[in-house]
Amino acid sequence: MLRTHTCGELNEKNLGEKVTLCGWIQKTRKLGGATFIDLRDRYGITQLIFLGDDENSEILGKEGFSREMVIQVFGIVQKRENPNLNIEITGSIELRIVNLKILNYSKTPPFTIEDNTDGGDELRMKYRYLDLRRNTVRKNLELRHRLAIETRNYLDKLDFLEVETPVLIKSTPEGARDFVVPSRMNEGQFYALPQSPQTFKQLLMVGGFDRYYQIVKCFRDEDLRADRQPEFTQIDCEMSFVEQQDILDTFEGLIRHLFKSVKNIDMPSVPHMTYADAMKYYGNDKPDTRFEMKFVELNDVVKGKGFPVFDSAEAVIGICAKGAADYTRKQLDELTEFVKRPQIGATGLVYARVNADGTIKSSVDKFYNEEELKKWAKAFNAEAGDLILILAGAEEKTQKALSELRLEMGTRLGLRDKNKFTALWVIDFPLLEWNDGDPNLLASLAGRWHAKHHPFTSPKPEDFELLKTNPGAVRANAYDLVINGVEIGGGSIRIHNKDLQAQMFDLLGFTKEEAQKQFGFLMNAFEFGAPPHGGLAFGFDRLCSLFGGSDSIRDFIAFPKNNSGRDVMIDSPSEISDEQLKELNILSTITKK
RNA sequence: GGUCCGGUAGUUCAGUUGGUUAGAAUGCCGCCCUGUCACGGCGGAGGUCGCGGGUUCGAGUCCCGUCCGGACCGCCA
Repeated sequence: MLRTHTCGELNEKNLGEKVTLCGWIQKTRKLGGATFIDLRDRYGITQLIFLGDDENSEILGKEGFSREMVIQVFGIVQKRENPNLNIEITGSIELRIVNLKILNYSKTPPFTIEDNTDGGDELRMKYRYLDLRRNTVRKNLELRHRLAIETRNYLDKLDFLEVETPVLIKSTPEGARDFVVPSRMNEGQFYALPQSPQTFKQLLMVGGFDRYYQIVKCFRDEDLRADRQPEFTQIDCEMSFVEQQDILDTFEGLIRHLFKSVKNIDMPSVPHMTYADAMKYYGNDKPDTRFEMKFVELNDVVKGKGFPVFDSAEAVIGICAKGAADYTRKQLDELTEFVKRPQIGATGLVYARVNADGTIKSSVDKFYNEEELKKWAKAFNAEAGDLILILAGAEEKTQKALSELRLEMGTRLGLRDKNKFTALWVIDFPLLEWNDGDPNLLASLAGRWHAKHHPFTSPKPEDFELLKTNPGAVRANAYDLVINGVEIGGGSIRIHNKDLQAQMFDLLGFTKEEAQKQFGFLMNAFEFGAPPHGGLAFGFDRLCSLFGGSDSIRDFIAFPKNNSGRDVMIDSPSEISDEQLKELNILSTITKK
């Protein structure tokens, strides 16, 4: 070992000891005769002092100490004349340098290695190995490690087995785009990287591994977001001989264990809400329930009074922002602009203030008298000081826009505290969604059903009959765990019956031959005693960012990709040589185009 | 595929209506300083204003294109 201690452990108990430390030079402060050096490693900072009055002083004095130089230092622990109370553990001691060895030199780093670095995102990503030296990034990865360990602890105690599933698998048309890998030995054929280990974990259930989990990389070739990376990590879980409630209970337990063990938070039991209610009250299948501000439907209250916007709208819905009646004209204009942005797409915003004296002032007083407005206030249970905000239009679009407005108001009113955690199970998702000919989708997908969750999701038994008559109304045994408006996990009870699975594929537009070709292995397996099973997967990166109080998962991934899916540090993806292409039998395919 | 924001010193940014030699902070280099810890003092170096084209007597500033970065919509079973 090149060191006897780390930079984060020496204190007054070690006074007088001869020790050896290794680390990076964080900063030097030269005061003529005395030079102070902050030596940093993963564990902390220890101050070194070089006085230049012993035998090695002449040699040491000649050497310049530059930032990020790696040194091994031999010295004696002594008490500081002026302790630094900001530094935990090592703040009251320093190391009097007796000798020192330079292990490596460093160029001046392009940004400061400090908690509040002066480096921008782009630079920090290019020099990620320097960024990783910063406390903030290190703490995020330590949090990630802690969450992984506690996940394994919890699941191991419940007899879950971690089993690895393959990374080179088969491309399937359902779901996200696949990353594909050419096969050299099988000309013209490709593997795909898994979007999730879905079918394999189901086959593990058929194989009798009745409790499986895996902390596993998954890959989706779709556009990135702050909370979406092309390769990401899931806590993937599956259980046999269970019903939906068993799975909710088991993994609610996991989440509560993680909050307790990692953040010392006692999370209350997680309420359930149907998908239908989530849409009705929040316009969103992943509502942020840290605050109320539920939707109120106003069709019966506002229609037929001569206001054409409301009269012609399919849906008139609103929210009541508590205590926001003092919003100025300027603030209300901002909100109007906010909902009119193309991404949100509302055409306007109607508001009504409930004044302190009980009178109500609205933006549509021309159409609604005081008596009518009182009915509005009643519908919202609005009190003096509240602000009512109303959108109108096509139902789905208006729900979506109002959902955005609700979140915006939540933010503006300080109701979305990063240190408060509110979890929710959203249950009873619809089984299917109808693609109504969206031109951006592949022609083959337009105008037909596709699975809302995935094609292995079991319909609710009581809705079986509707599969033939009204597929859109069929509810699935599918559920999402939502915390603070973030979809943290989701899963379902799976189909374990070959005929039902075949019926699903038929509904999704697969011919018998296509279904057999793509998923024959799974349906064949179902014929050999597949147990009833179900499971779910948590987005591990999102869980980390939620625990860490950040909106971006990039801060919790050691080497993340940028907005365009590039790793700017290693500069990937990159072109490959013609020789490689030829060997993979894909050169001809490319040159043809 | 689309919308919006940004790109000026190593770094983070300012730069007015288009007008003299493009500034600040920090970092870096040199000198001074024995109790600093955001050390301090004095001095210095450091710029293809992302790239290409256009308008103009004159462009960091205006226009067009393009590249790069970020946020979002679509997409993400």
